[in-house]
Amino acid sequence: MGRPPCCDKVGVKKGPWTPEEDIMLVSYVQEHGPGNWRSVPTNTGLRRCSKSCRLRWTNYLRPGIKRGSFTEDEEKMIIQLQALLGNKWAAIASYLPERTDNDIKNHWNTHLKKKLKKLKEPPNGHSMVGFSSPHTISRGQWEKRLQTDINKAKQALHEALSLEKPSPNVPQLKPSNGYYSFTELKPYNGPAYASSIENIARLLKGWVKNSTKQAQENSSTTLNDSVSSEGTQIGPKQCGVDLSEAFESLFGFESSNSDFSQSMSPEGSERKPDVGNQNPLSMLEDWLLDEGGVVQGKEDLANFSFDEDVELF
DNA sequence: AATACCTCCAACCGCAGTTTG
DNA sequence: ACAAACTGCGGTTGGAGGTAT
Repeated sequence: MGRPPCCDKVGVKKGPWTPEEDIMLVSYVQEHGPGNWRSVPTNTGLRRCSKSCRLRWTNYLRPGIKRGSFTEDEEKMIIQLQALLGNKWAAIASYLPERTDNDIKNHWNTHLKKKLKKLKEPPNGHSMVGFSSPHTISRGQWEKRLQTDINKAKQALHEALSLEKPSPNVPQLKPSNGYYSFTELKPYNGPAYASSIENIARLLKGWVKNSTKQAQENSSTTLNDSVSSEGTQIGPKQCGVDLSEAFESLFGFESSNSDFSQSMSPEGSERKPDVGNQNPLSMLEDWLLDEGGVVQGKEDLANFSFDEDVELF
């Protein structure tokens, strides 16, 4: 027979999360780390299904989430990646580690899709020159772009792997307890989810509900400030062009959905113990060294930029 | 001031692949 | 081997807040 249900279907609460529930969830994750969601409702007393707990954590309470409006560079990156990957929001989110796939998806659906539609169909009826998407560029161009992206990723990986000395831009993978705090890009030490605490602080502000507009502005500002003050906020130059830095996100934090991060996070390694036998980095290194694409990648890199989309903004 | 309409986003739903008893 | 739960993902929805009329 199968396994027992993770939580009772009867009496499971739905709808918006209350601050009390958030605190319960964060407290639990502080103690046990993310993962093993099926045990969360039982152990916390939350009347939520495990799925809802996981979603709440990954989309809202998880450390390092940046909220607020998207920067132009983030938007450019999303547009590029969407053109490259399609609606693979989780994959796109892995390039924008401070944004959740849900956020990116929402932003795409509410802003970028309209923006692109508008630009594709200008009043004069001519399609925009210079806009590139799989639908508007030739197949040859498209394939070249795809190859360029792969090469860039390989190049970035090669650079990261060949660094003996820790680069200030490359996070170190030495967790003391198995968890990483992306926000700080250093090993996550102990149960102090710094950014979660700030998320909770923000929640509590809302909870205390002097819910004036002023309070909301302050709280969101506080969060954004706190993120940037930790030094890892993806700034315009960081996230826009340099995929090598974007690649850091694949290795230096516990992304919500990245395949890489899943295999490297405690959660992922729990579920895929085989990875532990072969260093995932060495696997990637093998792949990297398998093709001599790095040099070519550098050439292409020089020819590749988001500049051609600059007209979008 | 009242109402309608619009925007945004948190959360839900359903599916597919994976894991587990 | 199989069935059922778990997990992750993408699509969609509903309600709160904002804006226009």
